[in-house]
Amino acid sequence: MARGSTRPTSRDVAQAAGVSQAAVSLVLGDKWHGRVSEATAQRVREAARDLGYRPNLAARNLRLGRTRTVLLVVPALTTEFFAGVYTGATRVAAEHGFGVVLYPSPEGIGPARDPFASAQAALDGVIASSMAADALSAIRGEALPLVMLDSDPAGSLGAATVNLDIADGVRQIADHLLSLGHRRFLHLAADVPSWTFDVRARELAARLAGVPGTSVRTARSPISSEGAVAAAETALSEPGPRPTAVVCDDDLLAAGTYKAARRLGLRVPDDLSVTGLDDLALATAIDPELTTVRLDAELFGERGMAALLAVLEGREPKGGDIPVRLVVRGSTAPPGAA
Amino acid sequence: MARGSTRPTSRDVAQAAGVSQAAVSLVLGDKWHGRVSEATAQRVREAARDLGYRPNLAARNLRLGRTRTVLLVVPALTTEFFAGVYTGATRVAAEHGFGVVLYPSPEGIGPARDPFASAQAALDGVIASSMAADALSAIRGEALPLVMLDSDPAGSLGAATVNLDIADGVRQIADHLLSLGHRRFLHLAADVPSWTFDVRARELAARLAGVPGTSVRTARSPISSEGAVAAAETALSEPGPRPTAVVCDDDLLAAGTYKAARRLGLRVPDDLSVTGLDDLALATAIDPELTTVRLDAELFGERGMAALLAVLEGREPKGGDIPVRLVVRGSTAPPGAA
DNA sequence: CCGCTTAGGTTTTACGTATAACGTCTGCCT
DNA sequence: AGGCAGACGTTATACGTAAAACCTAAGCGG
Repeated sequence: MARGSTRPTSRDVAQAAGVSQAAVSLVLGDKWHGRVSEATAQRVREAARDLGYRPNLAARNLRLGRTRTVLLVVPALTTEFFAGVYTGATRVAAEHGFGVVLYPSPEGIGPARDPFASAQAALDGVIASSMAADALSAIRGEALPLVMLDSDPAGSLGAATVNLDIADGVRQIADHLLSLGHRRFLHLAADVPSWTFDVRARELAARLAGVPGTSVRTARSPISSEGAVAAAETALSEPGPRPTAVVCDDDLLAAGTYKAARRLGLRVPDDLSVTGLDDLALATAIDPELTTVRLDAELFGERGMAALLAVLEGREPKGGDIPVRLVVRGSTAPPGAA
Repeated sequence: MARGSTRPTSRDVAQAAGVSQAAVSLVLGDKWHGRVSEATAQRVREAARDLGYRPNLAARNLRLGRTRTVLLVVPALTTEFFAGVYTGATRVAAEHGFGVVLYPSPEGIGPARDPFASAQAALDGVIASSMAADALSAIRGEALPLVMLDSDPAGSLGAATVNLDIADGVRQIADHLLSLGHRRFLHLAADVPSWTFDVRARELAARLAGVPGTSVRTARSPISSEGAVAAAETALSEPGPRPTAVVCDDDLLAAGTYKAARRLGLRVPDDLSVTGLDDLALATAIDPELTTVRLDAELFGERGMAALLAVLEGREPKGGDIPVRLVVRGSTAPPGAA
């Protein structure tokens, strides 16, 4: 009191407790055992509480040369999936006394050349979702510890990678549809250059290549429900025998496919089976509920953060892809079930 | 070069350019006009570029006593809506050289008593979405400039508020349904104590109170599609004349209501009109597309950040609620249209 | 009684930056 | 000639913290 406006510093606490600033730092930093008496420590803690003392983080960060803050670079936040990744990453970070700053990469903020200009915070490390090579090298130029999510392990310039086992998810989808009897497929692919989508195309092709009598057409769509409607409607209207199953790169595209099917008078799943990938809330909101692959976004974020913490502590990050699981719902059925 | 691992400081730049550290700070801080010659400034800039100099944010923050970082407290990130708010807030912040740190409030991270422990960054201000009073007072205790989103102006302890004109949105919904001829309503309300939901209930009741022959039942549901299914199914199965229109507190609840209607053999909109609130991507993904009120989440975030910047600069934040707009789609029709 | 250890602190320093305060030199006016 | 005003810098300092280095007195073994 009598101090008024400005926040109390450790020196104020020291004065109030009748000790030196160093003693305050020791006590509050829990490094006082054997260096300060229990009674004095108690006085310091009380003074700190009474004054409402909060350490100045800028000063601490400067002194320590680290910030316990990491940057999470995501393609765009406007998706349930990355919200989950963020939530998971934050949970693990908090357990280790770290904070997470978000940087929505490409569209959000202007040209977005520089994540580090926008993130005012000083950083200890970076977690980046599958991103373009130039943006990646910009980050590497910063010489910060880096973990890549959902990225080509071979193309990550030596950074640690944490991936979902998307390839296995696509295999599960393919096997499910094949076992239902489908042979003519449409692959509704995301029109985004990204390793995570390349994997889908590659694995689907590889799986079907082993089965005689199968065929797969590919249509490309921007990642939005509206874009998918147009792409799917066009692709399903092409001459020749119509595909009986549409494998979509994610749930949003699947929702668009539903709408295209309605416009063409096709019923899901009787005339057309549809699969997604993500298992968003959307998947159970549409009718029929969507057969899709459940990606555990939060676990993904947790594992990513755990890997970064490992790198920061000089440990070896835990390897292995994160398993995914096919969820069969009402949007898939044998062809011509009607 | 020859320096090796550690990042270059302004002193290194100074040495490379043959000037004092102060000169470097002046030039790079763009405060050199009339104090440093153009030629010297050029040398400094080149040296900085060659060394790949980046100012140490922690040191700058300490020196300046501010961080150009603000905290955005949201109820939970796992929603498209708050992702939009964040995007808008970040856009405006970036224009003013500010960064935004996110704090997902209640469930995400343990008990989450203390936003400021988790957000490692030192902060200049806070934007908080409608939140409980105790959490609010914890923030106020921090004595940081504060802007509240979607909160009771009277109960915000004097903090500036920025609100969507939800009341007007509810009026538009009510008028739309009344003009279609509906008289028996079900209000599917979010089971969350929050001013923003109170407004919905109050305004709906007020609107219908003026029209003779109307009745409204209320059912409560957690904010999730699954929870809404159960709540809506129960409410629609109650004895007595069935409501012809369901007014839902948000789009997620509306999606649940669709599903409940299907289970009960009711068709939307022929047997039952349904309205939402938010206009999420979901609204156009479900069939029929949802009549709802479009909330411009990004604009909301922009206005919130603009208000906080105003407070930080000692200006008066711009007042006035943000207008919302009814979007009529296929989920509403006159009662008994079948 | 000397010297060593230990408890219980204090003094000092460094982190990297921004800026106030202080110099110097040249040119120019009166 | 004296002085004064730029132009062009430099020197010094402070921000608040953590921790290394230092100090002092008491206890104690030999």
